[in-house]
Amino acid sequence: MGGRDLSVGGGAPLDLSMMMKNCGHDRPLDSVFASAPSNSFLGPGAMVSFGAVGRDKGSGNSFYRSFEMHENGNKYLDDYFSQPEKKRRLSVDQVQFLERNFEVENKLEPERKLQLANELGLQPRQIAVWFQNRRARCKTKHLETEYETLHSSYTSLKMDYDCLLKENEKLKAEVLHLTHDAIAHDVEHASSGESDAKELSEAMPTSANEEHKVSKNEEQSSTKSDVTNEDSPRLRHEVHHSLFVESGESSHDFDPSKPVLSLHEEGCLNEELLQRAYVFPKTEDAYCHPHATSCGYGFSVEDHAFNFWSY
DNA sequence: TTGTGTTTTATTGCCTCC
DNA sequence: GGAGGCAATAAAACACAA
Repeated sequence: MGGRDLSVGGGAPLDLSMMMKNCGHDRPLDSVFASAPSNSFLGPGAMVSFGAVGRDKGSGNSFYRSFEMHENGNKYLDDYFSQPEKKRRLSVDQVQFLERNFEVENKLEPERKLQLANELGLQPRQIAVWFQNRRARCKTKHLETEYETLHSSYTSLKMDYDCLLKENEKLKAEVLHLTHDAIAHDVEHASSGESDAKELSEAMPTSANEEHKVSKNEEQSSTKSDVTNEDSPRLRHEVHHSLFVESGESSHDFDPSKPVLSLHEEGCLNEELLQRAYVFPKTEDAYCHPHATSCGYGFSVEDHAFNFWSY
Protein backbone atom coordinates (compact mmCIF):
# COMPACT_ATOMS: atom_id res chain seq x y z
CA MET A 1 0.00 0.00 0.00
CA GLY A 2 1.12 3.52 -0.69
CA GLY A 3 1.61 6.60 1.38
CA ARG A 4 -2.05 7.08 2.03
CA ASP A 5 -2.53 3.70 3.40
CA LEU A 6 -2.22 3.75 7.14
CA SER A 7 -3.94 0.50 7.71
CA VAL A 8 -3.63 -1.15 11.02
CA GLY A 9 -1.82 -4.37 10.64
CA GLY A 10 1.35 -6.15 11.23
CA GLY A 11 0.00 -9.09 13.13
CA ALA A 12 -0.55 -12.53 11.75
CA PRO A 13 -3.82 -12.90 9.87
CA LEU A 14 -6.56 -14.66 11.78
CA ASP A 15 -9.01 -17.18 10.53
CA LEU A 16 -12.37 -15.45 10.77
CA SER A 17 -14.31 -18.64 10.38
CA MET A 18 -12.53 -19.99 13.40
CA MET A 19 -13.48 -16.89 15.34
CA MET A 20 -17.05 -17.29 14.24
CA LYS A 21 -17.19 -20.77 15.55
CA ASN A 22 -15.53 -19.77 18.77
CA CYS A 23 -17.80 -16.81 19.33
CA GLY A 24 -20.99 -18.43 18.19
CA HIS A 25 -21.77 -15.65 15.72
CA ASP A 26 -22.00 -15.63 11.98
CA ARG A 27 -19.64 -12.71 12.04
CA PRO A 28 -17.25 -12.66 14.91
CA LEU A 29 -17.48 -9.03 15.91
CA ASP A 30 -20.76 -8.01 14.39
CA SER A 31 -22.56 -8.31 17.64
CA VAL A 32 -19.99 -6.08 19.24
CA PHE A 33 -20.07 -3.57 16.36
CA ALA A 34 -23.80 -3.43 16.17
CA SER A 35 -24.10 -2.37 19.73
CA ALA A 36 -21.29 0.09 19.71
CA PRO A 37 -22.51 3.12 17.75
CA SER A 38 -25.24 5.38 18.98
CA ASN A 39 -27.01 5.59 15.65
CA SER A 40 -29.35 3.24 13.88
CA PHE A 41 -27.41 2.75 10.67
CA LEU A 42 -24.93 0.15 11.65
CA GLY A 43 -26.47 -3.10 10.72
CA PRO A 44 -24.68 -6.37 10.82
CA GLY A 45 -23.38 -5.75 7.34
CA ALA A 46 -21.90 -2.36 8.10
CA MET A 47 -18.51 -2.13 6.62
CA VAL A 48 -15.57 -1.18 8.72
CA SER A 49 -12.31 -0.46 7.08
CA PHE A 50 -9.13 -0.70 9.00
CA GLY A 51 -7.12 1.05 6.40
CA ALA A 52 -7.47 4.19 4.37
CA VAL A 53 -7.51 6.65 7.17
CA GLY A 54 -4.60 8.60 5.81
CA ARG A 55 -6.69 11.38 4.39
CA ASP A 56 -8.85 11.85 7.38
CA LYS A 57 -6.37 12.06 10.12
CA GLY A 58 -7.87 13.32 13.28
CA SER A 59 -11.31 13.43 11.76
CA GLY A 60 -12.47 10.93 14.32
CA ASN A 61 -15.36 8.55 14.15
CA SER A 62 -17.84 8.32 16.94
CA PHE A 63 -18.26 4.64 16.37
CA TYR A 64 -14.55 4.01 16.58
CA ARG A 65 -14.04 6.29 19.53
CA SER A 66 -16.90 4.63 21.31
CA PHE A 67 -15.67 1.24 20.37
CA GLU A 68 -12.14 1.96 21.49
CA MET A 69 -13.32 3.43 24.79
CA HIS A 70 -15.52 0.54 25.70
CA GLU A 71 -13.86 -2.40 24.14
CA ASN A 72 -10.21 -1.58 24.27
CA GLY A 73 -8.24 -4.43 25.65
CA ASN A 74 -10.70 -6.97 24.43
CA LYS A 75 -8.92 -9.98 23.00
CA TYR A 76 -11.24 -10.20 20.02
CA LEU A 77 -10.71 -6.55 19.33
CA ASP A 78 -6.98 -6.97 19.20
CA ASP A 79 -7.35 -9.98 17.00
CA TYR A 80 -9.84 -8.24 14.76
CA PHE A 81 -7.70 -5.17 14.33
CA SER A 82 -4.62 -7.17 13.64
CA GLN A 83 -6.16 -9.13 10.83
CA PRO A 84 -5.67 -7.98 7.28
CA GLU A 85 -8.22 -5.54 5.94
CA LYS A 86 -11.57 -7.05 5.13
CA LYS A 87 -14.28 -5.44 3.07
CA ARG A 88 -17.74 -5.35 4.51
CA ARG A 89 -20.69 -3.89 2.77
CA LEU A 90 -22.72 -1.01 4.05
CA SER A 91 -26.13 -1.79 5.37
CA VAL A 92 -29.22 -1.08 3.30
CA ASP A 93 -30.12 1.80 5.60
CA GLN A 94 -26.70 3.31 5.27
CA VAL A 95 -26.78 3.06 1.51
CA GLN A 96 -30.27 4.57 1.34
CA PHE A 97 -29.19 7.43 3.54
CA LEU A 98 -26.14 8.06 1.39
CA GLU A 99 -28.24 7.84 -1.76
CA ARG A 100 -30.61 10.48 -0.47
CA ASN A 101 -27.69 12.72 0.31
CA PHE A 102 -26.15 12.08 -3.05
CA GLU A 103 -29.36 13.16 -4.75
CA VAL A 104 -29.23 16.44 -2.90
CA GLU A 105 -25.60 17.11 -3.77
CA ASN A 106 -23.21 14.71 -5.40
CA LYS A 107 -20.15 16.51 -4.12
CA LEU A 108 -19.04 16.37 -0.58
CA GLU A 109 -17.90 19.31 1.51
CA PRO A 110 -15.65 18.42 4.43
CA GLU A 111 -18.27 19.43 6.97
CA ARG A 112 -20.94 17.37 5.36
CA LYS A 113 -18.60 14.45 5.11
CA LEU A 114 -17.92 14.56 8.84
CA GLN A 115 -21.57 14.93 9.59
CA LEU A 116 -22.50 11.93 7.47
CA ALA A 117 -19.68 9.92 8.93
CA ASN A 118 -20.92 10.66 12.41
CA GLU A 119 -24.50 9.88 11.56
CA LEU A 120 -23.66 6.62 9.86
CA GLY A 121 -20.91 5.57 12.19
CA LEU A 122 -18.45 5.32 9.36
CA GLN A 123 -15.10 6.85 8.72
CA PRO A 124 -15.16 10.10 6.74
CA ARG A 125 -12.86 8.43 4.29
CA GLN A 126 -15.49 5.77 3.69
CA ILE A 127 -18.06 8.45 3.00
CA ALA A 128 -15.69 10.13 0.57
CA VAL A 129 -14.98 6.85 -1.15
CA TRP A 130 -18.65 6.03 -1.38
CA PHE A 131 -19.42 9.38 -3.00
CA GLN A 132 -16.51 8.99 -5.33
CA ASN A 133 -17.63 5.56 -6.46
CA ARG A 134 -21.20 6.76 -6.69
CA ARG A 135 -20.16 9.60 -8.98
CA ALA A 136 -18.27 7.11 -11.13
CA ARG A 137 -21.37 4.89 -11.36
CA CYS A 138 -23.47 7.91 -12.17
CA LYS A 139 -21.13 8.92 -14.93
CA THR A 140 -21.10 5.42 -16.40
CA LYS A 141 -24.87 5.34 -16.33
CA HIS A 142 -25.06 8.71 -18.00
CA LEU A 143 -22.68 7.61 -20.71
CA GLU A 144 -24.74 4.49 -21.29
CA THR A 145 -27.92 6.51 -21.66
CA GLU A 146 -26.19 8.91 -23.96
CA TYR A 147 -24.92 6.04 -26.05
CA GLU A 148 -28.38 4.50 -26.27
CA THR A 149 -29.85 7.80 -27.39
CA LEU A 150 -27.21 8.30 -30.03
CA HIS A 151 -27.49 4.72 -31.16
CA SER A 152 -31.26 4.86 -31.62
CA SER A 153 -30.84 8.14 -33.44
CA TYR A 154 -28.27 6.52 -35.69
CA THR A 155 -30.52 3.53 -36.35
CA SER A 156 -33.36 5.80 -37.31
CA LEU A 157 -31.18 7.83 -39.66
CA LYS A 158 -29.75 4.67 -41.16
CA MET A 159 -33.22 3.40 -41.94
CA ASP A 160 -34.09 6.69 -43.63
CA TYR A 161 -30.86 6.52 -45.53
CA ASP A 162 -31.51 2.99 -46.73
CA CYS A 163 -34.99 3.94 -47.87
CA LEU A 164 -33.62 6.88 -49.82
CA LEU A 165 -30.97 4.66 -51.28
CA LYS A 166 -33.57 2.23 -52.58
CA GLU A 167 -35.70 5.04 -53.88
CA ASN A 168 -32.69 6.49 -55.60
CA GLU A 169 -31.83 3.22 -57.29
CA LYS A 170 -35.38 2.80 -58.40
CA LEU A 171 -35.50 6.27 -59.93
CA LYS A 172 -32.15 5.79 -61.61
CA ALA A 173 -33.34 2.59 -63.21
CA GLU A 174 -36.50 4.28 -64.32
CA VAL A 175 -34.66 7.20 -65.89
CA LEU A 176 -32.26 4.85 -67.62
CA HIS A 177 -35.10 2.83 -69.01
CA LEU A 178 -36.89 5.91 -70.30
CA THR A 179 -33.67 7.21 -71.84
CA HIS A 180 -33.12 3.99 -73.75
CA ASP A 181 -36.70 4.03 -74.94
CA ALA A 182 -36.26 7.56 -76.16
CA ILE A 183 -33.07 6.71 -78.01
CA ALA A 184 -34.73 3.79 -79.69
CA HIS A 185 -37.62 5.97 -80.62
CA ASP A 186 -35.26 8.55 -82.04
CA VAL A 187 -33.47 6.01 -84.19
CA GLU A 188 -36.75 4.97 -85.63
CA HIS A 189 -37.63 8.52 -86.52
CA ALA A 190 -34.21 9.34 -87.89
CA SER A 191 -34.25 6.44 -90.28
CA SER A 192 -37.60 7.42 -91.65
CA GLY A 193 -36.15 10.03 -94.01
CA GLU A 194 -33.84 12.95 -94.52
CA SER A 195 -36.66 15.41 -94.50
CA ASP A 196 -36.89 15.09 -90.80
CA ALA A 197 -33.21 15.73 -90.46
CA LYS A 198 -33.46 18.78 -92.61
CA GLU A 199 -36.28 20.07 -90.63
CA LEU A 200 -34.31 19.39 -87.54
CA SER A 201 -31.29 21.10 -88.93
CA GLU A 202 -33.22 24.20 -89.72
CA ALA A 203 -34.68 24.30 -86.32
CA MET A 204 -31.28 24.09 -84.66
CA PRO A 205 -28.89 27.00 -84.29
CA THR A 206 -25.28 26.69 -85.34
CA SER A 207 -23.84 28.66 -82.51
CA ALA A 208 -24.69 30.41 -79.34
CA ASN A 209 -25.39 33.70 -81.09
CA GLU A 210 -28.30 32.03 -82.80
CA GLU A 211 -30.00 31.55 -79.51
CA HIS A 212 -32.16 34.54 -80.02
CA LYS A 213 -33.35 33.33 -83.36
CA VAL A 214 -34.11 29.91 -82.09
CA SER A 215 -35.87 31.24 -79.10
CA LYS A 216 -38.03 33.20 -81.44
CA ASN A 217 -38.77 30.12 -83.47
CA GLU A 218 -39.65 28.28 -80.36
CA GLU A 219 -41.90 31.01 -79.23
CA GLN A 220 -43.77 30.66 -82.48
CA SER A 221 -44.08 26.95 -82.46
CA SER A 222 -42.63 25.29 -79.50
CA THR A 223 -44.39 22.08 -80.26
CA LYS A 224 -43.50 21.83 -83.89
CA SER A 225 -39.86 20.86 -83.62
CA ASP A 226 -39.14 17.51 -82.14
CA VAL A 227 -35.83 18.82 -80.84
CA THR A 228 -37.66 20.80 -78.29
CA ASN A 229 -39.63 17.98 -76.90
CA GLU A 230 -38.45 15.27 -74.66
CA ASP A 231 -37.39 13.06 -77.52
CA SER A 232 -34.58 15.37 -78.51
CA PRO A 233 -31.13 13.78 -78.63
CA ARG A 234 -29.75 16.71 -76.81
CA LEU A 235 -32.21 16.30 -73.99
CA ARG A 236 -31.40 12.67 -73.79
CA HIS A 237 -27.77 13.50 -73.79
CA GLU A 238 -28.22 15.98 -71.03
CA VAL A 239 -30.33 13.65 -69.01
CA HIS A 240 -27.73 11.03 -69.42
CA HIS A 241 -25.07 13.54 -68.62
CA SER A 242 -26.81 14.71 -65.52
CA LEU A 243 -27.30 11.14 -64.45
CA PHE A 244 -23.84 9.78 -64.95
CA VAL A 245 -21.44 12.66 -65.22
CA GLU A 246 -22.63 15.24 -62.76
CA SER A 247 -23.11 12.58 -60.19
CA GLY A 248 -19.49 11.67 -60.56
CA GLU A 249 -20.51 8.23 -61.62
CA SER A 250 -18.76 6.78 -64.60
CA SER A 251 -20.91 6.16 -67.57
CA HIS A 252 -20.43 2.61 -68.63
CA ASP A 253 -22.26 2.63 -71.88
CA PHE A 254 -22.44 6.28 -72.59
CA ASP A 255 -19.67 8.69 -73.43
CA PRO A 256 -20.76 12.25 -72.83
CA SER A 257 -17.95 13.59 -74.99
CA LYS A 258 -19.54 11.96 -77.99
CA PRO A 259 -22.88 12.53 -79.59
CA VAL A 260 -25.62 10.02 -79.30
CA LEU A 261 -23.86 7.04 -80.83
CA SER A 262 -26.75 5.30 -82.42
CA LEU A 263 -27.70 8.35 -84.39
CA HIS A 264 -24.17 9.14 -85.33
CA GLU A 265 -23.05 5.74 -86.37
CA GLU A 266 -25.99 5.05 -88.54
CA GLY A 267 -25.41 8.25 -90.39
CA CYS A 268 -29.01 9.23 -90.09
CA LEU A 269 -28.02 12.71 -89.10
CA ASN A 270 -24.91 14.45 -90.21
CA GLU A 271 -22.20 15.30 -87.78
CA GLU A 272 -22.81 19.00 -88.03
CA LEU A 273 -26.34 18.52 -87.09
CA LEU A 274 -25.34 16.53 -84.09
CA GLN A 275 -22.77 19.09 -83.06
CA ARG A 276 -25.33 21.77 -83.34
CA ALA A 277 -27.58 19.73 -81.22
CA TYR A 278 -25.14 20.03 -78.35
CA VAL A 279 -25.01 23.78 -78.41
CA PHE A 280 -28.70 23.96 -78.60
CA PRO A 281 -29.73 26.44 -76.00
CA LYS A 282 -32.08 25.63 -73.26
CA THR A 283 -35.41 27.27 -73.43
CA GLU A 284 -38.06 27.49 -70.85
CA ASP A 285 -40.55 26.28 -73.38
CA ALA A 286 -38.58 23.19 -74.00
CA TYR A 287 -37.75 22.25 -70.45
CA CYS A 288 -39.97 24.39 -68.36
CA HIS A 289 -38.25 23.99 -65.04
CA PRO A 290 -37.67 26.73 -62.53
CA HIS A 291 -34.34 25.20 -61.62
CA ALA A 292 -33.13 24.91 -65.17
CA THR A 293 -29.45 25.67 -65.40
CA SER A 294 -26.98 25.79 -68.24
CA CYS A 295 -26.13 22.20 -67.62
CA GLY A 296 -28.96 20.81 -65.64
CA TYR A 297 -32.08 21.10 -67.73
CA GLY A 298 -34.27 21.21 -64.78
CA PHE A 299 -32.11 18.95 -62.77
CA SER A 300 -30.45 21.37 -60.51
CA VAL A 301 -27.22 20.28 -58.98
CA GLU A 302 -28.82 21.01 -55.68
CA ASP A 303 -31.85 19.00 -56.59
CA HIS A 304 -31.33 15.93 -54.49
CA ALA A 305 -33.76 13.92 -56.54
CA PHE A 306 -31.28 14.01 -59.37
CA ASN A 307 -28.10 14.57 -57.54
CA PHE A 308 -27.21 10.94 -57.39
CA TRP A 309 -24.93 9.99 -54.63
CA SER A 310 -21.90 8.02 -55.29
CA TYR A 311 -21.34 5.46 -52.62
C1' DT B 1 -21.19 -26.91 -3.93
C1' DT B 2 -18.73 -24.61 -7.21
C1' DG B 3 -17.50 -21.83 -11.00
C1' DT B 4 -18.39 -17.49 -12.99
C1' DG B 5 -20.03 -12.94 -13.74
C1' DT B 6 -21.43 -8.64 -11.47
C1' DT B 7 -21.44 -5.24 -7.88
C1' DT B 8 -19.44 -2.80 -4.24
C1' DT B 9 -15.74 -1.06 -1.46
C1' DA B 10 -11.18 0.47 -1.31
C1' DT B 11 -6.46 1.70 -3.10
C1' DT B 12 -3.15 3.92 -6.05
C1' DG B 13 -1.30 7.29 -8.93
C1' DC B 14 -1.88 11.36 -11.30
C1' DC B 15 -3.80 15.85 -11.81
C1' DT B 16 -5.69 20.41 -10.49
C1' DC B 17 -6.62 24.00 -7.38
C1' DC B 18 -5.75 27.01 -3.63
C1' DG C 1 2.61 21.18 -0.51
C1' DG C 2 -1.74 19.49 1.00
C1' DA C 3 -6.54 18.41 -0.12
C1' DG C 4 -9.60 16.53 -3.04
C1' DG C 5 -11.23 14.64 -7.61
C1' DC C 6 -10.90 11.16 -11.09
C1' DA C 7 -9.52 6.95 -13.78
C1' DA C 8 -7.90 2.55 -13.41
C1' DT C 9 -7.64 -1.30 -10.85
C1' DA C 10 -7.79 -4.85 -7.04
C1' DA C 11 -10.32 -7.60 -4.30
C1' DA C 12 -14.14 -8.94 -1.34
C1' DA C 13 -18.99 -9.75 -1.41
C1' DC C 14 -22.77 -11.22 -3.72
C1' DA C 15 -25.93 -13.53 -7.23
C1' DC C 16 -26.95 -17.30 -9.82
C1' DA C 17 -26.81 -21.09 -12.97
C1' DA C 18 -25.27 -25.85 -13.53
